[in-house]
Amino acid sequence: MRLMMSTKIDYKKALNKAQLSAVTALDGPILVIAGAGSGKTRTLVYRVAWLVEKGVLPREILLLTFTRKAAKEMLERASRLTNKRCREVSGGTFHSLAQHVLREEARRIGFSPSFSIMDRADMEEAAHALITEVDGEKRPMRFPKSSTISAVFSKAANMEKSLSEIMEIEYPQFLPIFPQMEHLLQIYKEYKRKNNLMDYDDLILFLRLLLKENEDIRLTLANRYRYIMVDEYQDTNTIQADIIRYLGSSHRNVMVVGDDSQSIYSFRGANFRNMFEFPDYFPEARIIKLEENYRSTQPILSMTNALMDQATQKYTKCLFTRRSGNEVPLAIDTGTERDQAVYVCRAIETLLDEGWALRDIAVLFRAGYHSFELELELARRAIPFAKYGGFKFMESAHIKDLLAHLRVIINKEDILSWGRLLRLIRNIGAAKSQAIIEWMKKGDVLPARIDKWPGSKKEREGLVKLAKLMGSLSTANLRPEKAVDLAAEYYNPFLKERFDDFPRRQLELEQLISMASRYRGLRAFLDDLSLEPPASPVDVRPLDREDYLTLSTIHSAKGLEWGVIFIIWLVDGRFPPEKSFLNTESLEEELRLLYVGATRAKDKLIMVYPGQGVVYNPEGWGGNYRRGLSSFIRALPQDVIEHRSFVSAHISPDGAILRSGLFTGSMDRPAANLSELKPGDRINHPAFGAGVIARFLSEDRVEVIFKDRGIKLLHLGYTSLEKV
DNA sequence: CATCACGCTGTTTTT
DNA sequence: CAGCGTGATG
Repeated sequence: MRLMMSTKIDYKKALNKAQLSAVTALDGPILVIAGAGSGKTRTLVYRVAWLVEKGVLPREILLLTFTRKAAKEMLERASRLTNKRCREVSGGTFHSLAQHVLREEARRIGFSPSFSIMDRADMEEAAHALITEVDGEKRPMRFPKSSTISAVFSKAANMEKSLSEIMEIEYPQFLPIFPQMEHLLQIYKEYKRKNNLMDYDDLILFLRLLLKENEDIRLTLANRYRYIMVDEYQDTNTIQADIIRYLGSSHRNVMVVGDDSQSIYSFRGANFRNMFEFPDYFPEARIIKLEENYRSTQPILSMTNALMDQATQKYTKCLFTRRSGNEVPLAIDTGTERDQAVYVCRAIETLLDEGWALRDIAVLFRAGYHSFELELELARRAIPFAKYGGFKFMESAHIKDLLAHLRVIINKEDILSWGRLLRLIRNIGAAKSQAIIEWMKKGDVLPARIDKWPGSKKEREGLVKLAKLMGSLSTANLRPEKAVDLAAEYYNPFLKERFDDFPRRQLELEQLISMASRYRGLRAFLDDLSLEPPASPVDVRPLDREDYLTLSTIHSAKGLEWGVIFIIWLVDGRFPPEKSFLNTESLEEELRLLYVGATRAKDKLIMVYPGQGVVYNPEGWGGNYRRGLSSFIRALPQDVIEHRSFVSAHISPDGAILRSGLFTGSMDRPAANLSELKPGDRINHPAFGAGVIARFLSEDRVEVIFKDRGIKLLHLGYTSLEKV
């Protein structure tokens, strides 16, 4: 017989005073202002455990988090703490909640419950296709890129502002075509409705609409979820705040947790002031502050506190810790991006010598492509790593291609997917695919009968195969695993034709099959894929080792921690200074971003930035010209940070060496492979990247030839020159 | 439909 | 520079 044992938790021992009061408060609204590393997750986990021990049914608790992975991990922890039933807690993102509710109630807003969810790429594709339908044959200027268009639309939706407001403030360059943009937005909305499609923004907008207009839905949900908890509340926007208000309006058992300093999603309408408006909706709310930090050493916290002092819109919270430590965070000026990569690699090798493991170390950055140079250097030195953030697995072309075949089975009206899969076939492009779709719609042709298309013989050739696939996919109760397998078999020839790197992509399709095997229905599988990026690092090269370094965007690293954090800080210097996006307007958010990155560190924090950059073409656009411009790193007080420089060499356009061989700190190692090179060897010049012809002359002289201008540079001091 | 030459433009982060 | 859109050609 199995013993039903619920562990007695000693809450008083496990939690500090502030945490305890948040955990044990039973009814009523609570606002928890929790600094980085102050045990925010711990508090939520213990609260779930507490509620369950008090007899609240797990499924009556709703835990809204920023990613579904975060929810899952928290519930797992709560289960281990007290009782396995904590796994039954309803947890997820606002978008996944919205999706669930809308699958039940879509008819009330004129959608069919089988609507498809559009991701960013779908949105762009739709916008692109609809441009041709916009009024006026002679447009005053060319249209913005479809990625820009969807960004404008999404921003307007998330910030709840009119298109004109958004365009006036953020995209004034496109104001001449404002009427056309507005028309396009209108067509886009009609298009979604007609084709039973919802984008991410629609999901939460429609959920709010349902709640606003239907008292019965409000009541049903309030009954279903009697205790509501929201994590990362500083990153919610007004739409999400409204949803919370509706969900909690009757029972008022709402606990929101957040940190204003960590608000880094303003681009999608998040506003940290949301947190301070919570008491406006719930006037009886208790406010609890968590200020003791359990993660970082004091020197790291002193730096992050100083960092937030620079923010003009700061709040009163000040973090302290009992973890002492004498290592002051380092700020390393490496001159160039190339040296930045070399520095980080050498520093990591030194750390490994000192006994750190790769799994204790992470390198964080603002944008996915900022780590490209570093990735090359890591690969050269055979340091294994996994990368998170940036480009999405789900957004890669081959995955979308394959899934399109499954989507049309679920939602026959999903003309985006129809277009996508038809265009794969030879001799069918944009025009013909639309014609085929029209024909199918008019004659109500079943997917499996698509081979009856009255076109040329050539076209039908491809369609016959497609019809066969559609026939087998339409089999009732086909398991998702089998469906992906069938589609992959059909898609394989296209894959090989379209992509040079098809072996890697083939592997990823196999991963998709195994992901599908965890689902019983195709619908559930597809919904989950749209709303929950795969948890494993599928978008990186396969790892053959357990121990590896983490590379991550700061956005994807939220809520995580490592012993040692490197932050590489780049500003894309290709743009003239007035267009550089590190301007005063965005400085506030950049500060918060650095704060989030820095507070992930437990023991060591190293910020690395290429201070001067390599300027070889000061006028016009330069190829590999990037500049670190971290005025706020330089402006930090002397005692909270230690500045060093790590610079191999600086050269002027005429080839003169300005500075060289200035190595500081203990990370230095002797030059590696110079002896392997003979004078005259063609090499990849490390400062200018691949594609620039360079010739090795001697140990301290390298000749660089630029294709157009024929400028030659002499160079000295680099340690890894590669023969080509 | 597929391909090529030419001209223009240039902000990242995620559900 | 590079990636994209546009318009012209096979």
